[in-house]
Amino acid sequence: MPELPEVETTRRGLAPNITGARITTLIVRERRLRWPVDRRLPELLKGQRLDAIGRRGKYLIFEFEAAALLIHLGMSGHLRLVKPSAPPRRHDHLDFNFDNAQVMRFHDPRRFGSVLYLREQPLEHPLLKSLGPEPLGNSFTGADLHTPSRGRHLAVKSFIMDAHIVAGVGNIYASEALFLAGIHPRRAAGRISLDRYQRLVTSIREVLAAAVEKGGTTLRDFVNGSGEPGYFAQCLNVYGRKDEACKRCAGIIKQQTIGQRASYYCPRCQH
DNA sequence: CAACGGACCTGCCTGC
DNA sequence: TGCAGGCAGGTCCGTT
Repeated sequence: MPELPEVETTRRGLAPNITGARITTLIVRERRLRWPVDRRLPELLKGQRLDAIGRRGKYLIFEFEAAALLIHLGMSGHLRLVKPSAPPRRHDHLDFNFDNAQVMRFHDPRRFGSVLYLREQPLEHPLLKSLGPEPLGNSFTGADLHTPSRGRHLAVKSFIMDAHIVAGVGNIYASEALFLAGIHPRRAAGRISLDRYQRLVTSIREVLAAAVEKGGTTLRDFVNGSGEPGYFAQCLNVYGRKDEACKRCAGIIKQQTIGQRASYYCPRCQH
């Protein structure tokens, strides 16, 4: 479900409702996520005030007064505010109860998500420290892709989906950005000029920013922290459009598997 | 080091 | 209707 725009949409939906509030109780119904949830999480967080919600790539960083919580939604996770009286349903693994009567619920059927308690500075944590530049940050440039790509033979689509190269470009938006930049997803990363990488960086930023603007892409049942769906799906040029007409040239959109992920492109527009 | 496949899970859709 | 098979928005880790 969630790529960077969906994570950012979630962050924006939650922040105004729970920032500044304190945890009263934390309920953990299922500890078996990607990494086991710390047994002592309820006591560790009890009474702590939430100062801010940040984001790095697809990770949400909940900054409490004396610690931080790192949450990743994996493939099927979501965080939503629910009514205190709402009974938990299947796969509702954690409830964060705040002293302003808000309840943030973590739901994740596939359990690829994670909820990690951090004692150190969040950005020093190995999972965050090794991330590449933030695609929507001001300092992300063509050189950030061009330089580390030299000598690399893997497909450019797999390359830009590597979070250590650039943080948070997932399967949907990788296909979309490559379409906008006119680059074939299978092209070897090391055989793309700086000029074209600059164009690609612009396309990545454009597609992510537009998707954030529309509240993310709702493919199945994505909704933000307040329960509203996203509207970017109607803006997709290639993702999920196999055998349909290219919106630019009217050619036929192709689907291919690249790096074990479904990839979509227009063979006439992308080289 | 780079590239690749496997691993972790459940839900949903398709086709027989 | 039932069931097997394939696929899904992520990413870490082990093996070549």
